Amino acid sequence: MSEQLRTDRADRRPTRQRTAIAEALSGTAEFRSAQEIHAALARRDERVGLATVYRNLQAMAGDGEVDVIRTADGEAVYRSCATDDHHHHVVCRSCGLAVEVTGDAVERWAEAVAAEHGFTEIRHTVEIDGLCAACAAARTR
Amino acid sequence: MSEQLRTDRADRRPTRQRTAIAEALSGTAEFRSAQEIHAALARRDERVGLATVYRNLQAMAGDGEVDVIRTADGEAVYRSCATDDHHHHVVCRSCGLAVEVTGDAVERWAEAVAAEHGFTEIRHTVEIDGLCAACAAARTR
DNA sequence: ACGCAGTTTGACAACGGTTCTCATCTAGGA
DNA sequence: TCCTAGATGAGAACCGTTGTCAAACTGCGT
Repeated sequence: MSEQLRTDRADRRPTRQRTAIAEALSGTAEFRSAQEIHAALARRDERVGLATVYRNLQAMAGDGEVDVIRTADGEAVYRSCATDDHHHHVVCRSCGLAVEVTGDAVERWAEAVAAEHGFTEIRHTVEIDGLCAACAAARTR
Repeated sequence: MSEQLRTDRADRRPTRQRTAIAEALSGTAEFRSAQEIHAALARRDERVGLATVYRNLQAMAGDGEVDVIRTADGEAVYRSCATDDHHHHVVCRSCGLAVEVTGDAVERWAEAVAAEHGFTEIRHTVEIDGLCAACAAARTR
């Protein structure tokens, strides 16, 4: 009846395509869009259908293997997240420079504030953007 | 956040459409998509083109009159933000229930962590989602 | 009030990312 | 090896958003 949110992947086969996608992601610590991954695989002669890339990325996201965030223009970008600790980014609105930051404080706050309202299975998205020092300087008039 | 908040935009004309859009937004404290606003206006016999809704929403967002966030499926949603204090939402993944929460702690953390890396003109987006008590209960059986 | 010039609007086409369809293929157990 | 449920791929469909451009409108000077 309720088969939502399964954490096991017993029902997912290790196919060539799936492996290629997982590797493409684990190869970098940056966020990459489905289209970028598809292009990267093609460049590497790994012929994988675009739909397959989307499907697997979504499946992996559902299983918590990868993080997903949305860029400012609505494109979904994925990043392998099993490797390192949970962290966030501070992104420069002007040049795109991204700095990783950890935030135990936020994690705890999110948990606390959600629990306070009876919510469970909390997840959160924290995006910080601003102007990096260089861009701010270039912009001064 | 030391940005001059102009109430008048010298370079933007107050048209019937623009006013209608602004009112549609200020009428609620919730986030609404461009399409929803367009539909709401139509229902109210305010004939405004969809493209116009998008254009104005973007212009208002650019001027800092409204906040924009992306829903999980990539749709842009807008909320009037001049009226009340800055706050965030805890949303139920299952039923969509949204609870408003304030978070001075996060605001300060965002400022601090960003400044630490030389960033200025900080903005942040914090989205928390989970399962509300009701949905969690419904799911356990 | 009138006319002009620059904005803004609206209907619709175009676009781009994502999802769906379905015939075909494949992994893995019998 | 054979079978079968799950996986794939090519392309169409989908849908939110953006671009196009002639027509309508606004602010401003006259």
